[in-house]
Amino acid sequence: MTDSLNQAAQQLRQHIDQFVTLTDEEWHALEIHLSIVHLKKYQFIATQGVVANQVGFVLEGVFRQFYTKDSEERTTYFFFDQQLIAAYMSCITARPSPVTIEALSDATCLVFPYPVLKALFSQYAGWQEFGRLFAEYIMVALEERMAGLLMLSPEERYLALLEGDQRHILQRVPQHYIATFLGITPVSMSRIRNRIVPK
Amino acid sequence: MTDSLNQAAQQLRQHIDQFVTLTDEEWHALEIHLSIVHLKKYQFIATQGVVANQVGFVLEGVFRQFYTKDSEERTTYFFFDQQLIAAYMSCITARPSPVTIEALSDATCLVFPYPVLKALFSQYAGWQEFGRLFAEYIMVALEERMAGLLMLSPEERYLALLEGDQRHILQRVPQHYIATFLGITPVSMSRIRNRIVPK
DNA sequence: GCCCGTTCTTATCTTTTGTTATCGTTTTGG
DNA sequence: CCAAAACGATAACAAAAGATAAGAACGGGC
Repeated sequence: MTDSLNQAAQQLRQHIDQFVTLTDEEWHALEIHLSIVHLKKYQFIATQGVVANQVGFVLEGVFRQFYTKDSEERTTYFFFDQQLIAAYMSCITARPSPVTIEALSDATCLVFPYPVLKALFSQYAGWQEFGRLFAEYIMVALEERMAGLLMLSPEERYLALLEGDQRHILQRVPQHYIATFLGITPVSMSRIRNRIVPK
Repeated sequence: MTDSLNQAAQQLRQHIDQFVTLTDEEWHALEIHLSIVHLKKYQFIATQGVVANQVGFVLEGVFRQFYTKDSEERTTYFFFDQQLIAAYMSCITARPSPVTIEALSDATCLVFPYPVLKALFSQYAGWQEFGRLFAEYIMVALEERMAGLLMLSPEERYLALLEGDQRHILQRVPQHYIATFLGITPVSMSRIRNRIVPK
């Protein structure tokens, strides 16, 4: 195993430790399946219509996850450094992914096959617990996202983004992606920005 | 244990079997904590601002889960017979619930404390797996709900409800609750209905 | 049977967003 | 270094939704 792979693996282990403490044996069972992937800007790491079977961990770069409908794209999520990244719903259900995940910059990821993780779920108690906690983590994030879309006006959603934990998104991705993330058009978001800071 | 409690427990076990097959020992560990609760129309089974610590299973009745903001209510979910029901996000995070769950009819539920379930997660492999699969199940439902809010217009959301798996909702709950479930006002929904079936 | 609250529709008016197009500015790739 | 693409602001118009109010239909309780 190369040094850079080994170092990246340690970063992933630290990330997973935030959910659950694994034994060395449990960790090793995953570690042997890790590899590194380099992506160029605009490359996909998961594609709409294709069953996803890879889970990644972002070492460097920015990604967006989006739905496509009538050649229109709506961003559902952004991924940054030190985050797990996957079309997780497709992995779990084994159905074609409704979303595409695209690199917004040149990027590097640590990746492993989802079937490996699934096998670990039934073989190791630590991994089974990780599976629960990770799903619960995504669940909470999705519920908050849904509540925002249901409860807040477009303007309130923009303000919430300005002031929330995810403020950093604004500095790192083009605004028209953020507009579709908020469920509005880029034109409408430009108006909202103007309305908020009237010169 | 009374007959009716015992019969209800069997219904719950069948429901849980759809996720994972439990051993008799695993099942018994939960069964001893079950009890039955009767609710009148408009009673709450979880309340906004209060940390939820009960999980229920609907034996009979209809429920709605909603957020409140500025005395306006937005419905996020409906629950019917033979469904698990909980302010699950509050249980998991141990934070005050952002949602209220209200009976829309007189209702009967089987209930047990969430801390019991949490303890079972670490004591039994079968329950830990159930915890993962249940969280994944909610995750998939939430993702589909979010995608609908982000991708579809109000009219498309109404049509999707008309034609989708959840068609039965329309027959069982007042329309103004459905309107807020779709993220629109009752007036707007009435217009949409008129637009779709023009006389 | 009658009253009253709930539910739904309809009408009017206002506000917001979507659509389309144009125009600078910035970034990117050859 | 230049040409092309991407990005963001703005304007003008159309379409849709929100706010408010009034009225019809329905049901339950007395």
